[in-house]
Amino acid sequence: MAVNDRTLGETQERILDAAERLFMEQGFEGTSMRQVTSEAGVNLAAVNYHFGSKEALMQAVLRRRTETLNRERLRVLDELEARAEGAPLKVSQIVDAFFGTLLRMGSGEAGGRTFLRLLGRTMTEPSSFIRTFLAAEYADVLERYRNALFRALPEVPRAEIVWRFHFMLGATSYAIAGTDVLRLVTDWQLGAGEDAQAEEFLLPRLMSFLLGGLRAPLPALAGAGKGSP
Amino acid sequence: MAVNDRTLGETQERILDAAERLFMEQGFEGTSMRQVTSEAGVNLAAVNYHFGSKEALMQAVLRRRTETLNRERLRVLDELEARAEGAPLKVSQIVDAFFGTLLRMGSGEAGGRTFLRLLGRTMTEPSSFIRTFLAAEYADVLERYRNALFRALPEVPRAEIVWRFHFMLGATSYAIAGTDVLRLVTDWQLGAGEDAQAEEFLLPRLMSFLLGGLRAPLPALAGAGKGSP
DNA sequence: GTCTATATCATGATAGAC
DNA sequence: GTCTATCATGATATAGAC
Repeated sequence: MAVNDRTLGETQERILDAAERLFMEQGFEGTSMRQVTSEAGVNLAAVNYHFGSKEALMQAVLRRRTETLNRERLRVLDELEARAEGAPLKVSQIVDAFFGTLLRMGSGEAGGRTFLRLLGRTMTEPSSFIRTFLAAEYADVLERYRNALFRALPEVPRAEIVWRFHFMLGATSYAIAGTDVLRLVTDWQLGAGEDAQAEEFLLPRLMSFLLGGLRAPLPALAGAGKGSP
Repeated sequence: MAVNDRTLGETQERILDAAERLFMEQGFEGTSMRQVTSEAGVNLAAVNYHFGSKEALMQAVLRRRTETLNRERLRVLDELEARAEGAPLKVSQIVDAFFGTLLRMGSGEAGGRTFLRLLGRTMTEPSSFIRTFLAAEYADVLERYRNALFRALPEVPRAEIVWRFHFMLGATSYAIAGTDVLRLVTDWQLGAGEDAQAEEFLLPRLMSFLLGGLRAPLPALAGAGKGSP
């Protein structure tokens, strides 16, 4: 039968693709199972059958891509460290391995751009189960990259590095979310014909910005007892 | 009567306060009118009576604070420019006037922290009516600050300044949203007893990062014909 | 495994008494 | 202005036929 002419798991993939796009466009709470199944061309009951619940569907949507992404991030870091033979890495290498690998997903695999937008928006999703899930998915990778930065910047207090990692994450999330208010304001052209989320335009600019922020002079903190003599 | 013993507009304010908190915690789509009215201690019908709809309520919540915020931003910029007597401002002055004024809201008026978090999360809300509304609310202020930055950085291509404004907005939004995944990962302490959203800890660090990013060397763009001789 | 049909409940909004 | 009662709709989830 034509309707049943699907390979094993194709229904799941159709659901995941539809959910990824809809969750990105409308958010988790703003998307109904009816929309997902109708967009995927499958029956309403299919989501609960294959994934169990709407929350579990969201987790499956995120996991499908973050597993690949974070595996690649670890692989690149492994490779860099192997080549450095024990010497600390350059910060630019580390930042590119973490954020560059992320952005290059957008121009790589099919649906990568949709996922990047979803991820950017998901970072500030209120639903706590989503952020808890993401934190668990990211734990290993963040630990490794944090330590690489600690080694690359031994003169910077570790707490300051964590703060700046946090800021880099924010700038990047917002950039890939594609929700920027600036573009809605008349006349704020980024450049002739440039797509603000296309990796080729975004990546070099974001990298400069992130590295500039990461290497900025430390703030003069009122009452902090860490001043140099 | 005790129940009716309210000044004019108090019901509206109670609704706005409750909605601000709930929209922040659960998002727009994730919050029901029943939750809002129950939290505010008013009748279910009160929202529609006073504001017209759920969407209009969200706009009222945002407008109440952004009007004050943006008026203050314009006032500070006016003052800086008056004192500069025609000379370009320093970038650090401009960045502090825009982002510092925002962050100081968090430790100023009551409910300021809640609003900051809401605003940070709202920047990546999928609902387009929210972002369209915000863009309109911000149009004047953004125009003024953009031009101030153009004057302060005449040697930097204007498109690059817009890109970096965009990145600064992202880093700041994420920082005030208070949804950071890093804190959910074991052992990522920012510093002893530091609250990542408290203005006193966040502001100096964010300012250093933003200024470092804004002043970073320009990216080497493949094929861009703007190279210096 | 996939479908139809439906159970059960929550939602935004409104009408009309007071 | 505030209340109760209610509408129409759409939500997630499940039971059971095929």
